[in-house]
Amino acid sequence: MLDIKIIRDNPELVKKACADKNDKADIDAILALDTERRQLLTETEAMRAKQNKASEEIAIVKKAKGDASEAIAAMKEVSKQVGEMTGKVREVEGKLHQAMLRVPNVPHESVPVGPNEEHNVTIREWGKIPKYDFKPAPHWELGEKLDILDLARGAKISGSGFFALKGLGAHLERAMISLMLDYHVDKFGFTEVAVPHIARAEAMTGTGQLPKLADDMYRIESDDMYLIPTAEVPVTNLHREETLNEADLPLKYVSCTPCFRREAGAAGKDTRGILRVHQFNKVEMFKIVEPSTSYNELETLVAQAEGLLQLLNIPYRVRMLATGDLSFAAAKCYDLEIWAAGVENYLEISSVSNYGDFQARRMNCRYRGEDKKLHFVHTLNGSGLALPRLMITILENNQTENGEIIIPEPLRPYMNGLERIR
RNA sequence: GGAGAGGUGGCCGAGCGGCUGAAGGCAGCUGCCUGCUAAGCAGUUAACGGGGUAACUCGUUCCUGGGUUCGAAUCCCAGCCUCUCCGCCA
Repeated sequence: MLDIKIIRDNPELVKKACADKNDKADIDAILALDTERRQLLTETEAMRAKQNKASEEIAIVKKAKGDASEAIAAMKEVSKQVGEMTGKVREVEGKLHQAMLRVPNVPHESVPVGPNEEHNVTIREWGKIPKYDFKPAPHWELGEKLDILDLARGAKISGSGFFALKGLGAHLERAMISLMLDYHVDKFGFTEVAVPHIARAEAMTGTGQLPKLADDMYRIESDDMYLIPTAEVPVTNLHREETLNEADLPLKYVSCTPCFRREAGAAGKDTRGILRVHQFNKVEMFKIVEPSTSYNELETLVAQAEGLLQLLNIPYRVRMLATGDLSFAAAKCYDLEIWAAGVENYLEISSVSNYGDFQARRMNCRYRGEDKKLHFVHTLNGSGLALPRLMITILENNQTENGEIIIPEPLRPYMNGLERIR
């Protein structure tokens, strides 16, 4: 959520941000509601002040055992008016709040302006795209042949977009998860957390999934809960409604959770194999930081994700998202895209974002600064990394002509030293 | 799932429906004073919102949301959470 004062004082900036993000939030409506709210509030509070005064006087008279029935009768009418006014104020405040929740974050000034992903900018590239003297197979062929990936039976259980891993396939995923968690914890001092996978509406609102992205999530109707679309939701919300100490910042967490996504708007896109699925595991990195450091922290977080790709020798490129491709809550975001030899394409495997104080404001997460005052924190998160696309790349890039998979060196200790899947 | 208890400021904790935004204690800050291991004394310390250049002022907030009342931390209803006992269970 943005500070209403920014909208009030600088509406053109916010309008431009909405336009750049292809967002239709009605800023003029918000300004009108804000003005209306303040007018009503001034009026109501004056009435309230009168009422409080009168109440005190009644109390004094009563205490002296006097007769206050006349004053009480008079106050009855005032009380009714205050009630009516308060109702109006609440109504306007409610509308304003709902409208505010739908205003996207303002992109950072360093973000390229452009309506879609074609305007994303490649910042750097790493590694060489591998060459083969045979035609590399896509992962769904490799996986089925080695009997480590079962798409048909996944679909039998839950429909298309669900898959099962089997035998060394399941083991390989577990190895990747362990490798990544150890990497973040041992090398970067992140704290591993295991969190709920089902969350309430408040939590979803805190990170910005609700109200705008409701259709992208699975909802459990009987309990009015949502399956998390990313670990970002439960992990960020760990500190919802909390006041932190500046000395404790930055907080750094890493968590592996399943992610559930309806992919409602993505029908027909990337349908083969496990390119785009409704449920997948993801290791997510997360930081709560002091505001002045957040853009530096974003760079180090990207580098941290890149380190994993380098460790696994996966060619990749870093893309800075243009405003039109930036998510609702993000101020700045880098995508990591990896080369997959079988599908012959770059795949998004990580999104690393700085949210500024946008989520902190929604969650009411603040810290007490050295100036003794309360300030909103900044939040960041990034995938480190998403499992299915990592699996795709590892299968496709490390295949041999006869369809075997050479397991990357760093994963072997997690697979009892196994060198090949055959 | 059944029965009961409870949710008050950074923390602990009191609070007959009417100067209680909230006693008291701890912690913090500011003075004063003092030299036996840091004590004593005094003062002070909430957040959010509205108005004002400002001093300041008004309002809201005692888990959340409704209700009763001239007036609610205090009474009633619903929800959320915590604890105890019973049941069920990986």
